[in-house]
Amino acid sequence: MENLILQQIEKYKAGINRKYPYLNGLNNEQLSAVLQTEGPILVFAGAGSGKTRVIIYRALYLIKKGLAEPNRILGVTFTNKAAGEMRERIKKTLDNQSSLPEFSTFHSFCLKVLRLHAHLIGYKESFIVLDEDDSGKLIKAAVSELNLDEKVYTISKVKAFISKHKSEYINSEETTDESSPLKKNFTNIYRNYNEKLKELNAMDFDDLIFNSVLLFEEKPFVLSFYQDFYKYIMVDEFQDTNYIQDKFIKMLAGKHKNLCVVGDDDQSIYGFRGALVDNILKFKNSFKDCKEVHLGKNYRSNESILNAASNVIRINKKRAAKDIAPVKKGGKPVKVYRFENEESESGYIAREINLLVRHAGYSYKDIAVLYRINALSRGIEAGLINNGIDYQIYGGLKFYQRKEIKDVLSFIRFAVNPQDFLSFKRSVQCVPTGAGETTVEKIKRIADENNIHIFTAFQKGLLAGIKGLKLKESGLFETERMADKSKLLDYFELILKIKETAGAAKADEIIKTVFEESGYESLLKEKAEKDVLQNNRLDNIEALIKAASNYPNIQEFLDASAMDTEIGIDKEETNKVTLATIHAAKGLEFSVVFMVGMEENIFPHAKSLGDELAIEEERRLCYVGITRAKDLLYMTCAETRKTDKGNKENNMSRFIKEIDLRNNN
DNA sequence: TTCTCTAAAATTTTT
DNA sequence: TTTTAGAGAA
Repeated sequence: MENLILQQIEKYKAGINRKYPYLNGLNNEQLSAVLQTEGPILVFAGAGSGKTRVIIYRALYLIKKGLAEPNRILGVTFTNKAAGEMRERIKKTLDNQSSLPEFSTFHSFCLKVLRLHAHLIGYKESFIVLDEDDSGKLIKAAVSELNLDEKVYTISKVKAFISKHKSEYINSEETTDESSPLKKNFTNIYRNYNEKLKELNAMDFDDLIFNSVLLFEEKPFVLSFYQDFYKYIMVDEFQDTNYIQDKFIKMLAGKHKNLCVVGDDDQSIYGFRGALVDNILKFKNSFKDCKEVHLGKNYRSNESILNAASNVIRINKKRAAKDIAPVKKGGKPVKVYRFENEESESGYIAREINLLVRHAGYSYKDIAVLYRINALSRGIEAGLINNGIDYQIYGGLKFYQRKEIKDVLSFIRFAVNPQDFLSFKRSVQCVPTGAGETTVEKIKRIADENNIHIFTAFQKGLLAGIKGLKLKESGLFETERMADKSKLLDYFELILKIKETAGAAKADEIIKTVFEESGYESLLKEKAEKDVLQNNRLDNIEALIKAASNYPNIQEFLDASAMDTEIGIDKEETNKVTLATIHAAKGLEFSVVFMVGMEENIFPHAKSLGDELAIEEERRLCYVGITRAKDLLYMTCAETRKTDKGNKENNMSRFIKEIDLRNNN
């Protein structure tokens, strides 16, 4: 087999086959991954080895060779950004194809599937997707309903428990570990939480995958359809898949078995979220005829940076043996600096950035400052601002997580899904409608007691008596005492209006209506007058409306916003320094990288100390950080650093020592 | 009962 | 430093 492929490759190289000229730019390893189209194939793709290229060219080759219609090729990634990039790149190479390959994240793809079939597993088709924030609220409610201590059953702990079980495909009914009162309580919270989700006709992020697998298991004809349809499947960053994602993909590829997984066990940095490195390390065990390709040439970093990376990662015990060789020889040694405190650290970085830009020919956009934890960005920002350097925080606060965005969308979410109590509460309270905690609870109780949705209760006039709302014969409303209650009445009429137009009106029109008629606009404008910072909230709403205009209907837009797709959100192509966590920076590259806060307790993080597996994950994270750099790498740390509890002294990170600077030049 | 103002509380990494 | 909790005003 291997020989056959090499022969084939030589054929291309000799120019015998000029049918696929676009493959000329690929090296032998990459070609081998592209040309072996049939059956399962595992591609180990080291950092900077051109893995995205392989995926794109593989799709292109499949299409040009006529092996599959474009839309019957599925590419699965983890981030919307990666999926979007692949979509763009393939679009450029396929100018006038009737369809395009489906590039999607696990979550978006599952959401699309569930939108079509969720009714088969007991959901209403208008189900909503809860973000982390909202699911946290439900957990909090569950904990307090069960009279448990919030200090013991913290949202983050409960979340981790539930997420772990869902990612291992263990239902709340099947959670049998009740060995201790603590575990029993966690299980009870899990059950209560799931009941709440059902009540809201809602799914959390983990449910999207969980329920897709459930759907496939319970309705084999649905699975069969998708198995038939997707002839070729490729999965990016396979080292980050968890148990259920791996299961999902293998089910989907179960018929054609043309499954290409690409990944790098050294870049597995989501273990804390249930990712299993074994999924990639043991992939071959699942398929006896699995092929394997190693992409071992690094085109991104120079020799010096790559040596530093190798020196660190080779200390890890659990990893597939592999070499990665730099294409770019030489390079300046990694620079390590230790400062007195974080101010001098950030001051140095800012001045150094300006020097690099003024005298070394770099642009601000070529430079990134990476850190282990978000909290470190503050100090860096201060340093950059003081030195007049523009920056952008990559992956910081998500657009759709912003308060004003969630507020405006909550009206629509409630209108579309009348079971969504969270959105009802948010929308009715984000503008002064006169409904506070008590009124909202009262309305919910009335709806619960009559076993109907809040909006139905309103329509049936059951909310009469609350703030004087009364039902007219026509089904519309009048108030007993107009002065007090007109606002709540207006609120419900606005919801009614959205419900009526949701099917036909365009997404941006609906959002505009909500913004203007809910009173939110005047509220924001009022605030903007008092506080200049509030001005960008208005800008964000504008951006929201603009983004919505790219979607055919409101449901699709709501789904995209739930997945935090930033499609249509204008990202300015400006010349700014990038700030990011190392996690967020995965998949990116920069000419110059500063890794800051290289201190014990920060990197590796205090919570990982003493746990060898956790330390190994931190080390992989360090490897990911180092390999973002193309030309220059700086590592900085401070002797003392301000934390929430005063100044803290930290030693230099062990990772700096591991680089072994003597052998690094 | 709701709204607004002030004080404290919180930060690992995320689809 | 941004978000939540509590207290007082309307």
